[in-house]
Amino acid sequence: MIPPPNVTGSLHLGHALDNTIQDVLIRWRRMQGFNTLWMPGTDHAGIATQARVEEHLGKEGLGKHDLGREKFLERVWAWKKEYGGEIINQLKRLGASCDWERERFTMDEGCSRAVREVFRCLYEKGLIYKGSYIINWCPKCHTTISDIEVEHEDEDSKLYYVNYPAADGGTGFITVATTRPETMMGDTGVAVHPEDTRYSELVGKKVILPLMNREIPVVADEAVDPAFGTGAVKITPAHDPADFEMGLRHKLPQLVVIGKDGVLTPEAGKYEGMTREEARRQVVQDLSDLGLLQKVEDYSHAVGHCYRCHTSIEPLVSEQWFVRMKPLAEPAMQAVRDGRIRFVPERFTKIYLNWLENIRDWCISRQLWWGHRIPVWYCQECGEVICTSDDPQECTKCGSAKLEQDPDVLDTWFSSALWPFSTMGWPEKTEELDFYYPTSVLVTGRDIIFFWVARMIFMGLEFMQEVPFRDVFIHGLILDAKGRKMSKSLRNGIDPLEVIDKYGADTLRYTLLTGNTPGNDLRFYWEKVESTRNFANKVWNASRFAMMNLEDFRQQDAVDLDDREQLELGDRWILSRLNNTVEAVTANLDVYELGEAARILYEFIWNELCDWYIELIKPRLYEKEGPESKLTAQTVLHHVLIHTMELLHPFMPFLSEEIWQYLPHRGESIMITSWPRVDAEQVDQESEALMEFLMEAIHGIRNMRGEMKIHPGKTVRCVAVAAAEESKLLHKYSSYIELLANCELEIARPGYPKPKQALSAVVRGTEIYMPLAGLVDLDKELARLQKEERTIDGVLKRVQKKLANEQFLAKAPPEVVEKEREKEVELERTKEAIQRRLAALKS
RNA sequence: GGGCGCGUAGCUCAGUGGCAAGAGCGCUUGACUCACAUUCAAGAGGCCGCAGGUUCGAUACCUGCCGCGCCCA
Repeated sequence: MIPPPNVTGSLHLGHALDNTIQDVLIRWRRMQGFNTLWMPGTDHAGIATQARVEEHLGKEGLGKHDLGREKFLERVWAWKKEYGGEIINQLKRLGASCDWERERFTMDEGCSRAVREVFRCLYEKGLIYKGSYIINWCPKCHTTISDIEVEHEDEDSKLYYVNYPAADGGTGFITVATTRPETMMGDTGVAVHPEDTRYSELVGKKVILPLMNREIPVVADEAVDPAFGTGAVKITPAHDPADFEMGLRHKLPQLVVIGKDGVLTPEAGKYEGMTREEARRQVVQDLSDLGLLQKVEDYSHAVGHCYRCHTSIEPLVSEQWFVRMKPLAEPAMQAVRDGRIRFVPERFTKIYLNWLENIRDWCISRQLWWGHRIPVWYCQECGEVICTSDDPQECTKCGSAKLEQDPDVLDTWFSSALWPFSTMGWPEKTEELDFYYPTSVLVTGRDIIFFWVARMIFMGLEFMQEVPFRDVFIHGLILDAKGRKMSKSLRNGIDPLEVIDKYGADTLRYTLLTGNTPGNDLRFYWEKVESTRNFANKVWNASRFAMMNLEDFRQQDAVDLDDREQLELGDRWILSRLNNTVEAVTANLDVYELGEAARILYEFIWNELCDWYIELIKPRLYEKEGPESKLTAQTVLHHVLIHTMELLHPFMPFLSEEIWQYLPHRGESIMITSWPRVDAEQVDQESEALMEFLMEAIHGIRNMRGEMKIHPGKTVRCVAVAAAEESKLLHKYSSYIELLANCELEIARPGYPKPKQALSAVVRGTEIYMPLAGLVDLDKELARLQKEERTIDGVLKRVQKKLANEQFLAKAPPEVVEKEREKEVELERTKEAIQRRLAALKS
């Protein structure tokens, strides 16, 4: 399932990452032969969409009330129709291989039906209730929002110390500390900690609420922090969550002094009509005039803001619908605890459980028009409350037809929570549900665990009696180059479409995956995009080379790769490396290490296939070594490239398909070809070791060339002085060295008169000389070799120290000890050779 | 205050109970070599945050500390 993006939104990099990951997984599994389903869709995003349309109407000078509810909703639907498909098209451009004909929308008929059904069931079970509680009100969006939609941010503010005189008429008073003096007209008590001896005498007595001249009680409550301010706080049950709870405990009245428009109510007396800010200024002024303001301190504290519009939210008491969370949370925790659901990476388990353990009831009603309307009707005659999944025609109690539906709509996340089964036809028992539920994996950002993941889990368990998915793969967020979250206000966002236009979707996908580890955030750099573009370009060029040289190649003429005798060392080596890559890429995908899989593939393609194998077979392809050798090289090149494209396909679907189609192939599309499997016959340690030796020799010669700044086009003469075994190998494969180091290699046995005017390199005991009469700076050469000796000697000493340690010999695994022994021999041979050379130079 | 993550090359990041610790970008040198200059070849650059502990062996595991970031209250 796709995490449904906001229908009016446009694709951002977070979506791009999320959907790239899903697409890699789904393409990979599809190639492995699994029956895959990737359900796409969009979310109606109540607040956001409604705000967008209102804004749009505003330009015509209209407000939503000018249109009325029905007309307004028509406009929203029209808007949705016009712009709603945009994000889906953008996903297609990214290469997302969803089952597009199954596209769903949280407000389409099926999903809506599921929403009503779920609401009714929960209502009947008593898990949904209506009640008057403190909620988070956004004065700008004009709706409630749930607890998790409130973002807390530290703000510099003031702490006001206000004297509340004793009600006995004497001169006594109690000083309370508050950050919100503008709510004091709603105070219905003062609280102190029960064990706070400073105030024990006052508990049970009354004080006068200044400005309002109302008597309010002093109560003792555990929730008061004696260290905060004076240890005494005012209680404003209607405007603070903690005070609300305290108010209930002490049966204090709730006085609403700030209305839903963020303006003070008649309850606030003379402050009626002021905004919160105006009221604060005026109250402080008045208290000061009365001599009741003892002091003001600077203070920093967390203030809640609306996640959408960033307005500071107003806690207020209001009648709303809630979901009772405790009974739902328990099974949702259990499913994760006993492993029926697994978080990847594992650490997110704790975050999830922690949240559910401290869960509070979920406020689901929203004062909006756009959304799923609450399926509850009130009889205007007898007051009966009717909850059904179909529109009722008459009151179930008195039969009256005068019914009115609840005006509010549901939190958007209520419908998103049903996504895993509502999209597959629930409450009908459909084949899809039967086959695909529970789904295998959910991929989403770590910022959405509470909003969505947790809610899908408890809804799935409640209504399907089974978890909605087995694995939850959590990824991090995309940050800008400076490590900041991308946001509209910072204007540091990057449009993925821009990246796709400039560099292609494959490049964007690969950029988002590489260097990223599960659960960690990722910084976005244009430089990184460019380097990935270079990689894509490299893949294309290598393939172009292959296509040019495979023009006369027919698959039916291919040599049998199982016939090892036909293959050259280079062929056996690249086949072995390919198999190694198949194994590693698959293993990493298996554990959701997509970044690591992509990196391994990158290195194989660039550093092994391009840098070595293709270079190695050029003469063969140009028929310098006969038609059979050419055909073998073609067969291997074709085999390796086509399987490499298959490995690359989940990551770079467009490029890999294009290349695959150009190459001789079997089948319709790379997308439905099968994922490469390891062929154990082709894994060849011996050939790999041998190639490594030759590569080191080539490296040594190239190094000397570089040292002397010899033009790459110039062929140089080299002499290798080797013992019997190496000598045999060098004779056999000197062409490799000559080709790739552009040299003429003479192979000599020990005792060969070593030239003094020469550079030299030592490769596993074999000495390679590059005679350069008159060109060699002996001092420089001496210094170079001495440096080499020092490094070798340093490593050798470490190895020897290890081998001298009896504990090591006794306790380390035998193969580790053996490896160290081999290393010691190798290093000693090399060291001796360097020393011989040094002595010769010095003499 | 609680929880989590991160500190590895100049920068951004991989990585592993046994390596001669890696990549990309950047830097230095050389080359327009017939797939690719979006390239090729060579090179410089690291007390793997600090201090203890476990271990034959720690950059990796454990504990504490310091610095940075995120989430929750």
